[in-house]
Amino acid sequence: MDGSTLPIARSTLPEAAAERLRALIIEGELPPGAKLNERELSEQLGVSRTPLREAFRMLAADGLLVQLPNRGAQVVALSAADVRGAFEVMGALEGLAGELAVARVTDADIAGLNVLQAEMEAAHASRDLPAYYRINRLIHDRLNALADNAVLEQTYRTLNARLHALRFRSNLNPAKWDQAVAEHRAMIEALAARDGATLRDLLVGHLRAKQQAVLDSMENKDDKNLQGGKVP
Amino acid sequence: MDGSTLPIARSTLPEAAAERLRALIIEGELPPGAKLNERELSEQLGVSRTPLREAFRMLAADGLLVQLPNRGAQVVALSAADVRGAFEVMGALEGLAGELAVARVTDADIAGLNVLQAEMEAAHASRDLPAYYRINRLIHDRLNALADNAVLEQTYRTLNARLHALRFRSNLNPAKWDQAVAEHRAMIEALAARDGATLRDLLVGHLRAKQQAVLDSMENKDDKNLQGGKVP
DNA sequence: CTCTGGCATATTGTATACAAAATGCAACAG
DNA sequence: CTGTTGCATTTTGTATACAATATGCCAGAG
Repeated sequence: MDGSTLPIARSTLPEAAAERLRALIIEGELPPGAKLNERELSEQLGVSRTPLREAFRMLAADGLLVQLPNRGAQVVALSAADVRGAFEVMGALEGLAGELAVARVTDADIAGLNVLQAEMEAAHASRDLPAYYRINRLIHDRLNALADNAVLEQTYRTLNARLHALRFRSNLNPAKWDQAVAEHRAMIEALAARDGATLRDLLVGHLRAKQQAVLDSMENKDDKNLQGGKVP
Repeated sequence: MDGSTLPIARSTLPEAAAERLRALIIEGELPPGAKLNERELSEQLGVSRTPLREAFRMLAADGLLVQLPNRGAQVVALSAADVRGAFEVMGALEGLAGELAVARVTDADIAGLNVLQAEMEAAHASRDLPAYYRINRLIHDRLNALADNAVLEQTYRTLNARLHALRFRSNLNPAKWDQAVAEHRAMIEALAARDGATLRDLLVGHLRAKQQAVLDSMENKDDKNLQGGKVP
């Protein structure tokens, strides 16, 4: 069900093209709303239109593209309501991951998480934002892995990609940052105490804060990141 | 984001083929594990291989097919772990839908739901199982609609399709049926009381019961529905 | 008898050619 | 000047042809 089966995963052209396009979208090279010309793109990627169109179907299923019959594909432009909805679902998924993780976590896992937490606090202390993001992601990934649920993992990853396409370097002010780090510490404590309900509440709240930050940054900045970039 | 845009939705061949295949899978015409021969299928459906392959990509993204490079597509065969995981996620999604619905539900909505609940109890009293399933689905759909979250709706529908592919007419014994109807009544009461936490717990519990029923039926019956049907 | 190597066949992967639809522009009517 | 109609061009949709890979069988060695 996870798709990554034994056969070494030799990549086929549609998959490779989809991966490349995914990166272009997330990096903002292909901005929201951009129309994707099949011939042009296929020449740029060095593949024919056939595998490219299969890649389009995959990305459309992931919610990164929208396909209109006879009118081609374009990068999705998320509305504020879409962002709100996506974060709500992410919150529910992370909350579930927390509950499931509690049931399976070992002391060794907790030790490992504590190491990561220490690294995160170090990154926080030295104001190393990239490192913070990296470790933050590691922690959440590890929680999801503990949940041991392939469907959850897959759903989570897909949604995450969609939100990353927003490229929210949401201006993380010092107060919010402090709070986020503190919340992470509380999470690991709840996990160590095998307190699923508390962990779930923490994760949902954590997501809610991130959601608010992103929505705020959407409000403030001009809509360039969301609707713009028709790419003339 | 919902895909159903204004342009009347003229269907294109890949979409039509995907819809047809989806039906064939859910009806069990294409059993789990069945290998899908492109040429053969394209002749049966009356389309060429190109749109058919796009349909494959869509269904694979929905988790109904598995595609192995150079070795074609086959209908997914869910393991017990997959089913467990899918139900866990469904529970979290329904729980979220409940919480969101509480925030938006109107008295008129509740009145409508009470009508459905009455119909459901009537179907239950007269042991009309098809009607029960139909009304059951209507109630859950309406709850999801109240949540007003396109991402949630889309995620829910996809997962639901995957589980329906199991074709679980899970032997609903009288005791379980009684309990399910009672749970439904409690749900609507919680919704009327705007008690999100209770509604969520009820929905999660409801799903957990269904999960157990399906897992039990998987245990008992031979694996025909899950692994079988290589289609010689 | 079993295992290995290689060939014939079948099946999937990709490119290209053709068909159908949409888009943009220009000419014309009002 | 504005709006509309029709045509040329572009773009997407589909089918088909060709290439690459996998599959299955048979022969022969051990």
